[in-house]
Amino acid sequence: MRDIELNVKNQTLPLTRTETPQERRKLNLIKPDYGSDSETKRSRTSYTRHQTLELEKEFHYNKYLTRRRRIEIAHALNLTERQIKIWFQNRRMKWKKDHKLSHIAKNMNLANALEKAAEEQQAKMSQMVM
Amino acid sequence: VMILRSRFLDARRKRRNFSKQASEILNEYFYSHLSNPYPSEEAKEELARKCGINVSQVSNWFGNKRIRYKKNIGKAQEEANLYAAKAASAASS
DNA sequence: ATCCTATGATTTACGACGCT
DNA sequence: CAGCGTCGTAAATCATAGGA
Repeated sequence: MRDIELNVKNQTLPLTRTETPQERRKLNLIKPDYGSDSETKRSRTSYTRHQTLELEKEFHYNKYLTRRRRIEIAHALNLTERQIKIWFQNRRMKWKKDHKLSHIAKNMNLANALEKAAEEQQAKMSQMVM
Repeated sequence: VMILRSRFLDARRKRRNFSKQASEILNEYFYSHLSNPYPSEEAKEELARKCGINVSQVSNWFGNKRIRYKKNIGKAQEEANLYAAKAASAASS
């Protein structure tokens, strides 16, 4: 399986990303620069189960953070304030998406609806509880 | 623990690969817009409808396709390109 | 069944733009 | 201007589908 949490490594990597490819592509219609590979590699950390669980609990409590609360959580979980802020932003987007799905699911049959709705959250929760 | 584990594993993703036709449609769009493979929201809705999947899945597909295409260049991508070119010309004529 | 790669989905992290 | 919000995306990673 996967989950032996050994990935507490680099959590506060600044990593100057120097890129603007996305908007340049969209607005100026330049090519997607495939293959040119002129980018600095940016890594993506993976949060521990503990971090995710705590963030998830906090999110359940309230969807938006006060500055004060953000600082507390950042210290408690050893993450930066920026990471906490972004985590909540991403989480809200996910919540919105899930919410949309379950609404659509109402027009489908009940079994599928329940399955869809429960899928992600249950998986998450039981994963973290273990 | 094993019981819980297997249970949540089951509940998790029951992904199915998209149909051959759906992949065909998506690839055709991708390769015929190689210079800017970023479908608009409307285009995504259209593709989703034609493929029988939802818009999020179309977004996922393009996100995966762009990054995976980029990570290749020169492999089967070129033949996929040929297929796309002919598919595009066939569609227009 | 075993192994391995292809593929769809999810998770971090930004940049662009919005609003106050 | 500061600063946090959403939106769309890149890139890495996850989990499994599927084929040899």
